[in-house]
Amino acid sequence: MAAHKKEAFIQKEQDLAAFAKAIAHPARIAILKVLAQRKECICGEIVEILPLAQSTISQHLKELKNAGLIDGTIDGPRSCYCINWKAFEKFNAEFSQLFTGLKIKNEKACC
Amino acid sequence: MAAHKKEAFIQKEQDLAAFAKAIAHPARIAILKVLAQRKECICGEIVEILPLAQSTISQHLKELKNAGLIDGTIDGPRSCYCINWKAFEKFNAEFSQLFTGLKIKNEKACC
DNA sequence: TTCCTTAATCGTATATTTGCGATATAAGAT
DNA sequence: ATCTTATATCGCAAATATACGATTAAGGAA
Repeated sequence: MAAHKKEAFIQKEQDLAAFAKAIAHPARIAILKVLAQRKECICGEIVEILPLAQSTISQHLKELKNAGLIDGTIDGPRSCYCINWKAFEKFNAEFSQLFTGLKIKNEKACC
Repeated sequence: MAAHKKEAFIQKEQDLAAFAKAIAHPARIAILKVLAQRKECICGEIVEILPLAQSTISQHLKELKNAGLIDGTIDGPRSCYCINWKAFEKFNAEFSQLFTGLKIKNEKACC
């Protein structure tokens, strides 16, 4: 009767999961790559590059923004998105830290 | 009328997205942490630790296994899971490589 | 063999995600 | 003011994900 029992887990796990969710789609990864490759922020160029409808791209951008992975300024009819590198590195660090730290303890796996 | 337009994206993006999806749930992160902390592989201990039903845990374990993040040997009534560190590092590397390499080019963001 | 224990799988309900077309919005051009 | 262009948002349909209880399967103990 319920999906979504997330409240039962600690904040750090929820945050990391939310971040992973944000990049858990090829389209969003592709969008991030496009954003990363341009010196200037783009907007509807993504629509031309990816095989998705404009509304779909807009939705993915919204999710990336909600996750804090990208920043965006809406400037009338023309918006401007770009990667929030700080947030990205924060999660990247948290991600490695979570498991790499544990790895040292038991290098030997049993199965 | 279709979710799931994944085929349109390149393999690397799909793989990374699949990996992210596997860890995009607090329960699965928690499971991975439990597995990482034990020297010995466990099985139903996870059920006691996490506030989820046995069938739900089993399902999450299956997903982690499908994603290649954990190995498991079913040994009659008693199964044995443990983290596949190799796969984990492979994705960790791929993940950093995908964006960190690009970051150098344009440190300055525009928004 | 019959229990017992452990874990996978099935069936089901609900929630969320994904994607699209259509519509709304908002700034600039004419 | 009207047209154009670029984006966001709405409404909907289909697909997935999440969770649970019930059932199945399979080895060990009695």
